[in-house]
Amino acid sequence: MSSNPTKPSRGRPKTLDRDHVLDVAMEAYWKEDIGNLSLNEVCRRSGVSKPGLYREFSNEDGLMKAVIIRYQEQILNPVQQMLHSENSFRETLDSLVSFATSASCHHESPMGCLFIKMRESRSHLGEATRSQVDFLEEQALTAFKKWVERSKAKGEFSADMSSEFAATYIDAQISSASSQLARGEDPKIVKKILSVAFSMLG
Amino acid sequence: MSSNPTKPSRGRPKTLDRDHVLDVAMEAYWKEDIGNLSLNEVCRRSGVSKPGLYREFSNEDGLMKAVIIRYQEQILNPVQQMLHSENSFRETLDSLVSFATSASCHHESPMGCLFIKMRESRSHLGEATRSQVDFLEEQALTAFKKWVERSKAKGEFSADMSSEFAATYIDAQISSASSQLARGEDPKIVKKILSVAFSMLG
DNA sequence: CTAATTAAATACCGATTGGTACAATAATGA
DNA sequence: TCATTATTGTACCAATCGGTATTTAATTAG
Repeated sequence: MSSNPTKPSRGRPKTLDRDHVLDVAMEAYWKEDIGNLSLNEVCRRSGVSKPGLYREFSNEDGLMKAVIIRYQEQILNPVQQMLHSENSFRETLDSLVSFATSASCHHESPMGCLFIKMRESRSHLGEATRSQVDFLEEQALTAFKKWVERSKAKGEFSADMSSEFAATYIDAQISSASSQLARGEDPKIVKKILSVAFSMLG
Repeated sequence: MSSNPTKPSRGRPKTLDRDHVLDVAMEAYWKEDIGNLSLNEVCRRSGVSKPGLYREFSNEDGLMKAVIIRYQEQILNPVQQMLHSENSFRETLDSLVSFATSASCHHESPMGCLFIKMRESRSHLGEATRSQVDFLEEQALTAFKKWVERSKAKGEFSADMSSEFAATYIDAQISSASSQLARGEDPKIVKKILSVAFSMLG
């Protein structure tokens, strides 16, 4: 609002690169065990002192919440967009499956979804992160449900189940696939499993 | 071999109750986060001193391996027995689903499968426990595969897929259900998801 | 009774954790 | 120039971790 154009700041100029820290932390939480990655380790890897990190994110909970919000913006929102395309249910479903079982663009190996990983390690999250994850879950289920409802209206969804349950079912299968990928299973097999699990929907 | 009938023991009599410690540890690992449950905590809860626990199990890895072996004997083996019944594929599958989604006999709430939980927290396991888990996984996949093969021979398995893949698929769905239960989801919904996921098999 | 043997628990070890007190540093405004 | 303001990093805190050295207690063999 006031500090963007020039530099009306007063004290010692800030050198801490918030985005860099978030990049490092996101990749770390994504690829490794969330409950086993310490703040100290994040500091080491991002080259930031511990008090610096605490000044920026308050505490571990604050850092993780910032990470999951960043993940939402960078990864989850584009997926949600997919659900609003004009394609048929089957086409969209195939896109979803392909996205879920392929390595994401900028990372070498497939490793599942950070959001789903956090949901699975709920006990390691702080309060703020946990409620953010809950919010995302609600959002995802709603998006799936509306997608199914629209597909039903178009006559493209033939399975005899409520849109609510269909959303739960799709979410469960995608989550399972994410876990398998994170565990190191062959993406082709994971994709095949998803195909079979979704074979009766359209 | 030699110490069973009477007491040919020499030194101070042992008071440590191995079975009690294993009961406490199994329930704890089962219900709570594996990577967050310390040896100290197991000692506290079982009323055993730390050196006592180390004398009995060598180290944390030894304790966890003893726990998973106990779990295999008490829980997993009976399930494997189910796969060798004379019932039809559908009947056996229903039994499997019911077992997987119901609370186990002696515990209040459903909480999934300890073996699957350990498989998911692979990074927290020691070497011995990890290889025991690997062995159990191999055993489970083989059992599923042979079950499918026998069912195919009886003409009760109609889906067009290899027995190998069918085993993988069944394992993935059961694992997913276990995770959902452990996360606290409604067993009825989890069961419904399994039913849908298995609807095309028989 | 004594020596040998075995298991018991207290009290410690170094490492690591999440989190902070504090003094040094670098900028601005007067 | 000099106080004010804001950010820095070192060096620390208590708690906990997995694991162990050591002493004491309880038993049997001779």
